Amino acid sequence: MILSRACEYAVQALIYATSQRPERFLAVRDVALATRIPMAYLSKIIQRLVARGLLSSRKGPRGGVRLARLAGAIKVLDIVEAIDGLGFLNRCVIGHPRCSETHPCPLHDAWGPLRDEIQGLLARRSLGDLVRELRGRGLPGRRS
Amino acid sequence: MILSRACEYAVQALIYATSQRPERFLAVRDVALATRIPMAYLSKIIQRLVARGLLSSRKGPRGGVRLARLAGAIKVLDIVEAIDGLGFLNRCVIGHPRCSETHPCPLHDAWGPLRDEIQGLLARRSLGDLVRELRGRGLPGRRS
DNA sequence: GAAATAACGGACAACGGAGTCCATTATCTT
DNA sequence: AAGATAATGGACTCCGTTGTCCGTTATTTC
Repeated sequence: MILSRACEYAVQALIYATSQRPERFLAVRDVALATRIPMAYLSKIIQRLVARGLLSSRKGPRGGVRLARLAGAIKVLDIVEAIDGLGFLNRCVIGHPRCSETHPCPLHDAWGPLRDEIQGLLARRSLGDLVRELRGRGLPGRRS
Repeated sequence: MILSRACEYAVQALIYATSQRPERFLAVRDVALATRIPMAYLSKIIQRLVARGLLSSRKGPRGGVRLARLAGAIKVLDIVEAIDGLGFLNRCVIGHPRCSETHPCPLHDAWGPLRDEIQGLLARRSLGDLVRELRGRGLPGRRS
């Protein structure tokens, strides 16, 4: 598993938040119901997204959470960084403790470009892109 | 982390076994010392590699483990399959429960080729390749 | 101001991966 | 045959992730 389950949940929840009118505050409970993510756990994850500045929140009736920035300004990599951190992009594939550019493991050279592609993909795609992809499924002219 | 720690250990241990004279039986204890992997844990991992037919073992004095096939016939993907299974190659990146070709998640199309590249890399490289890479470092004519 | 609402935050339970310990079994050496 | 050696397999601990529960705090509505 490349991303933690919590991180997968975060992406799913943020996609849902983006797909609704981003102006409005959504109750965590509603996000949990819509995405079928365990509500109390999602609550923790969302707390973290709020702390990291991806979501803003409001307490009390008619409160909830909403995107803190425009959907186009939140990259998938931002979400991953907020939940999992970016360590998995630097870590040696076979866990060799001394793996580096000067002391590469036997998979290092072949893995490097792949790792860069993964990072690039996550860094390019924004929440806005993902929701547009969801809506425009099957239409010509998509980027990938 | 893309591979489990146990799987990383397995690759490291098998690389070491390949780098020694593959005819001889190596004591798990020696492999653990050379690779700095916790010995009792490595013992469990190696048991699994024996059960899966990647290593063969012999008990008693002068016993130990050695490659069950030629180093060129053991692909990195075989090791991953033996320890972690191949589930991570099928699993949706963002954990969407209904993600498939007909019901793709918004990252599905972009992720597919990347997943294939990862699988391809692991399926192409054998233990023999890795050890050759280790030995021939810096020489011209390497493949990657 | 009171009641309802919804995020916040801490404590805890459940689960699996990582790692240890030890008794057993098979094999080699003398 | 006896003792030493090394893998095998079971039970166990430790810890981070996943997930739950509940009281507190802030805010809105009436």
